[in-house]
Amino acid sequence: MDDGQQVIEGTTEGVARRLALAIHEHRVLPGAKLSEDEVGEIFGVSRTVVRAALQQLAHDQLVTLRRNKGAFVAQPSPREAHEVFEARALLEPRTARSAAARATAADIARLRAHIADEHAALAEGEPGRALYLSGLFHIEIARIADQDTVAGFITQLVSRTSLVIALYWKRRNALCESHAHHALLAALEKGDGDMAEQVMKGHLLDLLSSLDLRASVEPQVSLREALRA
Amino acid sequence: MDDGQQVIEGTTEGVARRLALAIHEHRVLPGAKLSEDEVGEIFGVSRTVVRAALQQLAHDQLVTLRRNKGAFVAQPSPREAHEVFEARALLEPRTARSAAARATAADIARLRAHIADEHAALAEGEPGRALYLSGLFHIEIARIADQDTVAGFITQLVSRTSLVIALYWKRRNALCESHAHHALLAALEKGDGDMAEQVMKGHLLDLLSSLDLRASVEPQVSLREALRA
DNA sequence: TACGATGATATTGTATACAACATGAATTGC
DNA sequence: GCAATTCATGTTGTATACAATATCATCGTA
Repeated sequence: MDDGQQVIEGTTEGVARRLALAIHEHRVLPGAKLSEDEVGEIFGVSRTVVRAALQQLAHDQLVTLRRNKGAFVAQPSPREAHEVFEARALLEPRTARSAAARATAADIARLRAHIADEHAALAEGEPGRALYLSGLFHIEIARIADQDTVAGFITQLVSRTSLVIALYWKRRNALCESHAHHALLAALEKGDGDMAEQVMKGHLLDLLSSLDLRASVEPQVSLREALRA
Repeated sequence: MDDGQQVIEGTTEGVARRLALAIHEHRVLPGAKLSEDEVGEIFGVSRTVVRAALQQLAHDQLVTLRRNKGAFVAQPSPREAHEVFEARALLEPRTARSAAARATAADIARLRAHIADEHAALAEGEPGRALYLSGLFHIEIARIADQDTVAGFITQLVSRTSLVIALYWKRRNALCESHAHHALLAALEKGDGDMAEQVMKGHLLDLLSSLDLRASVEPQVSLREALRA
């Protein structure tokens, strides 16, 4: 009756998911080495499953595999950062338009809950988690648009955006919660496709303009500490 | 001095590449079982590397992994087939426009060579290879547009399109080589972005309309035979 | 002291061994 | 004869062992 959709911990998917979450929440930063032995010991699995998880993340360009060197959290170049936003600009405005035409009351409720969670995380001093939830908001919109393929692409792009923000975020202090998500919610609730498309377009441009594309790589605390969650 | 970009055969990438090529050229058809032992024996590598290659292909949705059952060449549903074309319609016309603004003489020459190869393959009775080259044409345009991220997405979509064609192609006899690629080449050579975008849009619609989305799965010849190349 | 060579250590790349599961055939009971 | 169960076989899931490569410290020499 439970559809068996639950994820078994301790398997490849589980490790990949936990690593990805840690990266999304900026607990492990771009450039960090992900040693197979170390990760395996932390999660209590063998190198075999760790390797599979790392290859999966590498395919999403969250980590970079260097032959005979190992896996590292990816460090998108300024150019790659630009490309990510150009791809998002290509996909997300039109997707938001579709979502506006399809959103049900349940969808709106779920989006509202996302925004609430995001605020709560910020209030509790967990900016990493807030950022992660902010990304989920975009993915949820793609899901509402009922286009799994495009939603998959957007998921990848949101992930990489998290890396870009870790590297190039300019004004760290404030404005993390723009009003854009509220505006998107309003557009979707009204079923206003034009508005949804425009708001999304502007939102992405705002995000891009809040970056400073001169690299700033930071040091890294211990992996074991970061992967506790 | 050679940049080390060459691909070592007998490694994960090599196996993945050869399997992908066989799928693209319709030598192995949707639904075919890809047994780890069998593939490993054919390519002379252990299950370890075969598994890695299969996971890579699974991430591109060229194969489907069923837990404890194994890997099978993916069989996109009619709905997934639609989604692939919708995603392509979202990405490729605008990408073609960008390509038109950037194409150099060398780019044009390369595209022309692609078309020639495609014709040659058709003339030599290798429709599978012609189809593969036809896909490369689209990927090459994305590459000219100088957007690696989007080009990666398009590569995935072209791959899946090959599966869709294997399953749902209506008129098998003729028209494989439409004039669309010539028209695209002309638009790019003139640097006419509007025309490139329009032609690409129409080309994709033509492709979609040439499908019959009532499934027709066919049997499969021996793997060993198909993977000789 | 600076530079290069050499060897020890550690990590990844690959193959293999064992365990868990699925599949299908043979057998037994009705 | 038919159905259900059991067991034999084969395939995948995971862990481990070994080989190849990179890294880094030590030593020697100019």
